[in-house]
Amino acid sequence: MVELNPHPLDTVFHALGDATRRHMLRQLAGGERTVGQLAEPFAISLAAASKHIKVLESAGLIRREVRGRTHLCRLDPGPLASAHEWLNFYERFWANRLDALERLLREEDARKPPAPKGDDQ
Amino acid sequence: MVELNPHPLDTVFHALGDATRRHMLRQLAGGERTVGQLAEPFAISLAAASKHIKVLESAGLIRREVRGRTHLCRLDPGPLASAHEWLNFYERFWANRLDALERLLREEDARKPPAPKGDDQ
DNA sequence: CGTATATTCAACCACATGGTTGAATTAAAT
DNA sequence: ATTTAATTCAACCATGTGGTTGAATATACG
Repeated sequence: MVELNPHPLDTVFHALGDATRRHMLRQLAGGERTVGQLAEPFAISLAAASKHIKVLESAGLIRREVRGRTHLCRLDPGPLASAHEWLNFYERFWANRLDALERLLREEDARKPPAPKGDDQ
Repeated sequence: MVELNPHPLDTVFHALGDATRRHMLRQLAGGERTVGQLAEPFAISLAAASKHIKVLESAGLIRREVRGRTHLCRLDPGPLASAHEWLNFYERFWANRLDALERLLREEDARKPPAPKGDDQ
């Protein structure tokens, strides 16, 4: 689709929909990184990494400071907060589910001592 | 990229990266909806809507119950919880920022009545 | 039965995406 | 002034995406 005025969340979620870019964000959670440093863990060309970084940048997820011949990137958490906020709306759904499980377990617990390890996802 | 074994978050975030699909999820937050009902608000063909729904479905975000000739869709919040969880890791960044702002404001407040507008971001 | 309804399927199209390579740009180092 | 290093640019390619249309597939209705 030729989306003239894409919703910010479009670009943010799209940027997050790629493992390479999510990994880069994790790196940036540890502090500033150069393009080369961000590219280093991946078996892709620098040009490809540069494109990923541009995607993150135009989603507003990172800022770039050109410092001499290297580009310093740092995380901008704002859009992540927006995405988190958006998802927050649905919290009641999984919260409900967990509440129900919790209630169930509490009942079980009051009845008989050891409950088997429950797991989901 | 030909991604053989894509990370679940890839498909989830990708599914969320489209306003039409996010809108459909919001509809489903109100309860079960048929394919036709989900498609109705949009100026796209039923086939296109059907594809969107399939994207949501294969991201695990919705379940489908074929009931006669209509397909009933309902929200599955699990993957949303995963995405939320993933974003949660970064919470400290925007939380820190807010904490810092808050601290700053409190200090300013205690010192002199009207503070000049500080801005960042 | 025949017809209307709900949905998918298949083929197609324009454009986006993620990758490549090689050349260009810019700045630091010798 | 040359060379080396960090990064982008441009062109290209294969595949994915979101849309269309028209036919196919079920299922309900009279």
